[in-house]
Amino acid sequence: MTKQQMMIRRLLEQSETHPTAEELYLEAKKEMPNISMGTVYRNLGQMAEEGSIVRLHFPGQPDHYDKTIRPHDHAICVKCGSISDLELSSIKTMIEETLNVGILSYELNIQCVCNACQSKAS
Amino acid sequence: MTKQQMMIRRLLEQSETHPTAEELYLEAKKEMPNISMGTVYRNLGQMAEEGSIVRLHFPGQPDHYDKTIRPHDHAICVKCGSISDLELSSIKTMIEETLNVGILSYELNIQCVCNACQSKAS
DNA sequence: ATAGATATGATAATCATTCTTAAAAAGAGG
DNA sequence: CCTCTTTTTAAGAATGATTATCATATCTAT
Repeated sequence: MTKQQMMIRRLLEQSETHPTAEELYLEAKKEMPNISMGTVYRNLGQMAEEGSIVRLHFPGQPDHYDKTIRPHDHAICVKCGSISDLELSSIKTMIEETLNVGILSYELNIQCVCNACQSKAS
Repeated sequence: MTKQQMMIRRLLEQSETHPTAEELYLEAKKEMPNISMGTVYRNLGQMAEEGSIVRLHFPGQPDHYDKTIRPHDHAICVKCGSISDLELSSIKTMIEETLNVGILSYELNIQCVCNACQSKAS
């Protein structure tokens, strides 16, 4: 494992959010000023491929990356765009029972107004 | 409503699949040879905005468009890429009960092996 | 028919991402 | 430590999907 990959991995690990490739790139640049965007993309892609991180897709915006491997879902705030993790463990079973077929995986994204924005509004 | 938009709307309506902008463009070209890609994108975007059609996002491929407005979910076959509609009406309620908050909307995509590919394999 | 608004086709621009390539780094043996 | 081989990098060009621009064309209402 190269030091670039080690750093990218660590930066994602340390992040409290679900950063995009660009956000990680900017962080990475701080401690390794001539790392390139391509390296970040390549390593993120590789790690996602091998399953040690997760790539998240949200309509109309760049992909985000998630350090949490365990299957879980996401809620995105329509006001501020913040992404939070959700635990809806029974969904997969429920889907399989309803459809009566095995599913390989699924992606569930919920649009909502987060608590912070909720209280700001009132 | 322009004749271009009327046509695009009709082509989507007639389609049995969930076409991409490009697929609709190619269809559209057959009956209006100098319609432009931009017009297709612009009208699809507009219709999606106003809610008369739905824009679907699948990782790593162009957006697809759906004539069916009623909230529903999608299963995408990992073998052939075909997209089929799902009725999992109780999901929204279940999510809201689990999280104990109102959600605005959600997007659920399931990865599976479709029936056609299943039988082909065996 | 004419002025004003709107939409079009053509094309350039943008944005996220992947690909290419020459150079640098990392291993593996001796 | 030195060569050879393989891998990875940085830089930037290339790609693919989508959006923006803009000069013309087409509607709409007087």
